[in-house]
Amino acid sequence: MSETFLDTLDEQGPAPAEAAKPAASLHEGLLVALRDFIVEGNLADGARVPERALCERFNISRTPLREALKVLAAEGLIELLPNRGARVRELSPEDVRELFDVMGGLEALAGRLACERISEAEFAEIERMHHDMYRFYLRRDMHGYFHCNQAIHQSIVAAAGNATLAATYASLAGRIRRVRYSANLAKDRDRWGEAMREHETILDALRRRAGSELSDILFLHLRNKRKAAQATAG
Amino acid sequence: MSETFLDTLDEQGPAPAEAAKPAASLHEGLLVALRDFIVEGNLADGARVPERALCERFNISRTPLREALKVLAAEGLIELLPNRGARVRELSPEDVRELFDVMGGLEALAGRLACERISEAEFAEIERMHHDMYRFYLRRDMHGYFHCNQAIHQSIVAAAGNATLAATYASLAGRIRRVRYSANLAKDRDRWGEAMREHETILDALRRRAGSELSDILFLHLRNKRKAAQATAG
DNA sequence: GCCGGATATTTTGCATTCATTTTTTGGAAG
DNA sequence: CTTCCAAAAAATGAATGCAAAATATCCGGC
Repeated sequence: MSETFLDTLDEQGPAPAEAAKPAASLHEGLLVALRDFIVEGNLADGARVPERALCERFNISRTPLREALKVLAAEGLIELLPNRGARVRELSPEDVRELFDVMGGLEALAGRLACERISEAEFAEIERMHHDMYRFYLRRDMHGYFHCNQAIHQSIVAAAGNATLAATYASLAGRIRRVRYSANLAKDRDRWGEAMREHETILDALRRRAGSELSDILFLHLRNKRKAAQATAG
Repeated sequence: MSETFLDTLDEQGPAPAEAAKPAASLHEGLLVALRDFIVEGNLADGARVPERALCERFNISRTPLREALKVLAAEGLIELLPNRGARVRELSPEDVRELFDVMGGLEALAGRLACERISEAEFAEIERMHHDMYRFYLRRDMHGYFHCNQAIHQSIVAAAGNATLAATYASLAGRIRRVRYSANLAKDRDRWGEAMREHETILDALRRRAGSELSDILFLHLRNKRKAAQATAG
């Protein structure tokens, strides 16, 4: 039974927001599907990316697949070895350090820009999420906390009103998603409390539209997140 | 009939230059060559990217060319219209605004990281370039000043010691290179003096390894650059 | 002379094919 | 049993082929 590419997409299950919009072209759709396929960990770190198998999986020929692989390589998600195919890129501790810092820089920028243009409604929404997150924190609900945390950071980036920033941020987020740092707070209760306090200051600075201050706080917040991740994972 | 790309291509002279350029792989070499070809303005803004002509120009078939086009589209240098081919992406004022701000955010990050790890020798080198630039400023040597200016900003990014940051920065710089020169100080002597003074404060903050402060200064420096560019180009 | 529609040409997107290169397999020597 | 080397098999990188879509050209009507 041959399954079509679109059927395969449907099988992916509950995917984030962008799954709802139909793919403008085959290439674009394949790119998204393949990126998700890799980011979600369907291939082991450093594993060879099997062209043949993926062609069958997505019911396409090698040409569009290889086009997508080149793009993913340019994004840094995989690496292409001449005549030796594509491999899922392994993130060294150095890579993780770099990614965290750049993410921190971009969030710092997002905070600064958000202070310039965020509306009261947008701020109220973030404030609401913050309170939700606090409740998760009090209940020691790690999963709910983490979800809220992600949503808040994402909302700050969105509030910056800069599509280029959002795209760059999303690309780096995809690269680092394979590193499971979400569970790290469980092993470090002190860090969890500290992170919660940092979020209080984030909200406060955003309320006061203190761009420069928020920029500093966000960078240091990410820096501390990195340190916690390195301490537990490294 | 509108201007033909072939005319533009013919003006370039003999093609073999790219073929002679040594490259690890055909794809990688072609990608670099094609990116330069577009960034250097060999194709008009919004112009169609002629697959067939470029294949002849670079002596390759359509397959590797199209792979390169997909990558350049992902980088934001061109845009792909379904069934209508690739076009050189035109930068709207909004795009330019976004790019300047993200560049500012990345430079702010670079300054902060540079303060953490720059060596005395690296700082001395930047200081030397700064003094060179000041001499160009005094002599009203726009070209020399601009070159030095670029080198200083590039050195700060390099001193950050973050390859991911450097790659992201380079990608955005390529996208904006077409309009970067329109931020011409020649039409705005006041801005030139202001920029020079800002560079003094940049060097001062870097000397004191004042990361947070330097971060602010660099972002605002880019923000002012953006305003100057918008004032002269808009 | 200008416009609208049908046809011819070009272009695009993808599949397939072909030449190399790499990897695996098989077996003989030590 | 291990090691080395040669042949087979598979994978990669790039060229070509082909159907569909878009663009250009031509021609009749107003």
